[in-house]
Amino acid sequence: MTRQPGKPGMGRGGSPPDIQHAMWLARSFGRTDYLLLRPEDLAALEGAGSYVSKYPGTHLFRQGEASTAAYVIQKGTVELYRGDHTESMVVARAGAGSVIGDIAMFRDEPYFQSARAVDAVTALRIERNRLLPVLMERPVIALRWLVAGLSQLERTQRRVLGLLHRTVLEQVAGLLLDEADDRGEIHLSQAAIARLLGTSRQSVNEALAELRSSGAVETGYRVIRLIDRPAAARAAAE
Amino acid sequence: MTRQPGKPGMGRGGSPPDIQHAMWLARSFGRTDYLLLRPEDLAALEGAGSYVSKYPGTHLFRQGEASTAAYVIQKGTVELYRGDHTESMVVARAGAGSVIGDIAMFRDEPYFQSARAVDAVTALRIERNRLLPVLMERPVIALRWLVAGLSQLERTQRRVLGLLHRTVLEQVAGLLLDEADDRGEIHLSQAAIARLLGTSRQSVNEALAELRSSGAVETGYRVIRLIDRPAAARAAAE
DNA sequence: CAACATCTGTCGCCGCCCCGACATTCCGGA
DNA sequence: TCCGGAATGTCGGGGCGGCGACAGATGTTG
Repeated sequence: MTRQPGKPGMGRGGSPPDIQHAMWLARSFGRTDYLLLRPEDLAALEGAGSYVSKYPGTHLFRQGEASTAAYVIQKGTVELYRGDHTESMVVARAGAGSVIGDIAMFRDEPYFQSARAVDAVTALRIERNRLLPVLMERPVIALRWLVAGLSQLERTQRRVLGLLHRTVLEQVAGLLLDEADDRGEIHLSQAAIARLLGTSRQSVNEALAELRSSGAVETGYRVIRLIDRPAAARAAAE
Repeated sequence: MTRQPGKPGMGRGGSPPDIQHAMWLARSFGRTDYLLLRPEDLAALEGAGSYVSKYPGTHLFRQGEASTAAYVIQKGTVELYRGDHTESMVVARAGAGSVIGDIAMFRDEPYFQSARAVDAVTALRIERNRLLPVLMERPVIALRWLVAGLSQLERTQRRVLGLLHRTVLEQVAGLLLDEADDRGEIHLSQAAIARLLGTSRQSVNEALAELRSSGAVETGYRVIRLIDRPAAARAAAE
């Protein structure tokens, strides 16, 4: 996922339907292009909710709360995690275009996990009571929503496979390939990587040392640079 | 779950969206548990596909094949796995009401995993070309399909959490609680359990020995009986 | 510039679990 | 009924990785 250095501090309330927004929404619902979202459908979805802005570290929702709404992320990255204050396990990271909180909302159960903004995040918040009629009225949007959910499911299934029978070195290499931006840089602390993989910081460090000594990456303060992509891919052994 | 008996025929073709229907949906979405697509939903989809029967051990589809259709399981259990002939990793097990193969089909990619019948399986096979019109025409079905997919996603997320920082003993205990039938029996070989958890048969055996010595279960040939559910739950440490 | 918080890099200990090997038990088919 | 395949039960060796500890490096704040 390419991360854009967008400008911070936005987030106004009611805005006129924006073509930019429409384009973004159209892109956000999966890579499939045989079903096009028409402008009026987009407007309907936007009209059913409102945009919220979150500072880094703040929560969109917490596990156990009543699930009254779902969120479509427009900008930024959100970390979905579960656990108490002492130890938390990261379930997934969600970027622009991802839908979060909809599972609990559709099933009318408390949120199963917490959602915390990693950086500056803006998201479209849609209440359950207002979403269902829209989805009933506009099957195209329902299908788009479906494809988004299924894409998330596939990513999670890949993660299960990544956790099974894979050494920490392979997992780290795979994560770096996933998370690198267009300049081949990954801006994550080693502790953050460890929490993403459900492993310990020390093991991540050891794996990075291995990759460094083989010339695949360079490591710095809060930044890792991919030097030799093929070498990293070989270490990931995918 | 009590089901409204007086519910008339759902959503016929060109009728305007029904708010009543939306409200009913909102109420009925809770507590769907393992029953994902319900029999009446299946009936509505029957016209778009045809039933296929599979003997134990045969495949509904294999990873890498072109994804032309999705399947809704009507009876039996299907194992979704990935890997070559030497070593395979089980991604999930799917029972009656589950939808499989839809991810790849909607995204128009080859199947990401293989689906093999564990026991005698009958499933409704639906081609993409015929499914999409039905979903467009009947938002109720589309929403149920959506909820089915999201439920699968939640189960997979739970599995991720189960793999992180959980000892084999805890995982085995959790699986037994999940998989036990109404008589408290689990009909799986220890090797099958091991493949489900991505661990080794010996470790599963050791964990079962532990549970047996603590009086939580009894073990037999291809069968495990839950004797003390609370004890097993304690061992699972959920 | 100094004090502080955070992050990186390493080491050693120890426990869980993978793996190979083997004996034993159970079940189904000829 | 007998036999072969499959499943269970157990042991020991070895390795990966969690955990605590600590030093040095790097931003950050007053």
